Amino acid sequence: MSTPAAFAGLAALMGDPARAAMLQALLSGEALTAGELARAAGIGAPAASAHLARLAEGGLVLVHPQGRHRYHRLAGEEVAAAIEMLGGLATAVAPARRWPHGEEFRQARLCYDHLAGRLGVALHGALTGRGWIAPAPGGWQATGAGEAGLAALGVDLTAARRARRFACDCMDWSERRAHLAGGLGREIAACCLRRHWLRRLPPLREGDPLGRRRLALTPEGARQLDAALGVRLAA
Amino acid sequence: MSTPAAFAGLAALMGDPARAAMLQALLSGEALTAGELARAAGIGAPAASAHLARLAEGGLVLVHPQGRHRYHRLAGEEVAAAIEMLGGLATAVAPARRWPHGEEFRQARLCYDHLAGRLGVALHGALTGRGWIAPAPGGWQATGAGEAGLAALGVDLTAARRARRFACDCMDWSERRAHLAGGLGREIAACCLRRHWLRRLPPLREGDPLGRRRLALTPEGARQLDAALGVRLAA
DNA sequence: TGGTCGCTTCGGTCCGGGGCGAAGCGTCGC
DNA sequence: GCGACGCTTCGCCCCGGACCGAAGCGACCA
Repeated sequence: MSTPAAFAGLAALMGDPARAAMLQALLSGEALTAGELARAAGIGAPAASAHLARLAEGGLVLVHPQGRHRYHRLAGEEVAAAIEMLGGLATAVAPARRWPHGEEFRQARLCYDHLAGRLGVALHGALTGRGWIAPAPGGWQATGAGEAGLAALGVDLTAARRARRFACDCMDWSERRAHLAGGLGREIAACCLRRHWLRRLPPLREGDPLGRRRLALTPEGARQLDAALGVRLAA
Repeated sequence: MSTPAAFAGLAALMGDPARAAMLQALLSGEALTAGELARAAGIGAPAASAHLARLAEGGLVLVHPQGRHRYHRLAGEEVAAAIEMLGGLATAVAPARRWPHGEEFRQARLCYDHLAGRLGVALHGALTGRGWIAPAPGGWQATGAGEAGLAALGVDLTAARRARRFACDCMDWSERRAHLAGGLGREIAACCLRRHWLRRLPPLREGDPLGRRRLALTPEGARQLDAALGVRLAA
């Protein structure tokens, strides 16, 4: 099929260390400039420009020129899901001794536009366990209880439904379990940030490709999520 | 983390056309000899040997020496799932005009040890829709009705439970939806083949990397799956 | 309207690694 | 036990592509 060649081309696109670092940095969901991505990848501007052109031509990133900056972001949720899953396989297959980013990174982080880490999989488990979401063709749908409960939390279900997929699974890289993606995943993350239940942490090091994804649960957030959903993360 | 480097290494491993063709061929779930894989990749024996050594060292394939042959198979279900998902992204991102393997390939095929294609996603939908399986931490569990129904079909649930994961989702490459993997997915596929509800089709061309995955539903299989689960594929 | 800045293009270098032929080695079959 | 076979190792060539410095181009600022 077109696939052996297309597959190899896509994998090769991800298979360069510099491009991989760029994609990892873009998993924060932000749109980053070519310069920021060059710093994240640890290469010069000309090399970064060439890499970004290839990523864009390959359909993995979208370019957004704005003044003298060129902003880049991942082309979509499926791209993010594939990167996250490949990262999971990499840690599964390689020794993967320690996590330079500490436990915080496994605890809570962004995966494109939704929540990942222990918090992400705990939320997924709580939503399914309490029957707030139920299996539907191609993903999940909200039940009656779920609509009420999510609305009470402040999740914008109307916005969530506007997404191409309302709710679907995304393989969690560190936990090797599914967390929730799709419009609902995005709106839950947005709600948690808007209500200051989660806050973004600054990168540990300047130019760290993964630093932009770091999140921390606030005391208020821990309280609210426990009360509403029984989500309780081990300290 | 270890990830930018490990991630890139893993992706680069998949990013060579010859290695990609080998991995695709191994998605049939069979263990293939180095020579068969060389033919599937369209390269000579020395090159194939080097590629397979790298795939094995990277943890993607396991080697099984047997006499003067060396059999290779995918290292596990997660490897298969990642390959399948990356293939899906490749078709999503590239034009992906026509399917040289025809509609049969989208209809039913093997994905490692379980069923994929329209049949695979239809089975997934039927099992969830009828409440035979229900969400559980890390995947799915069988309900009471599911245990009875599956046993009546002839699915070996005891064997299914011996797997590391009983049932989990695997992104379907052509349908862009989840189908069922894990021990249950494997046993369902085995049951369908054992009872001649499905039969393996010969490769269209000699040395076709994807040919080994082709399946066809028999009339008896269509009847049985419709009666038991309401699974009916459009002709 | 210069000057600075962000990014791209061009030119050139260099290295990794993918390919093959030939040879070596262990296994199977007559 | 000898040849055939499957696979690996070795030696070699060669090409793609990753990188940088320098230059070019457009956008913002004073």
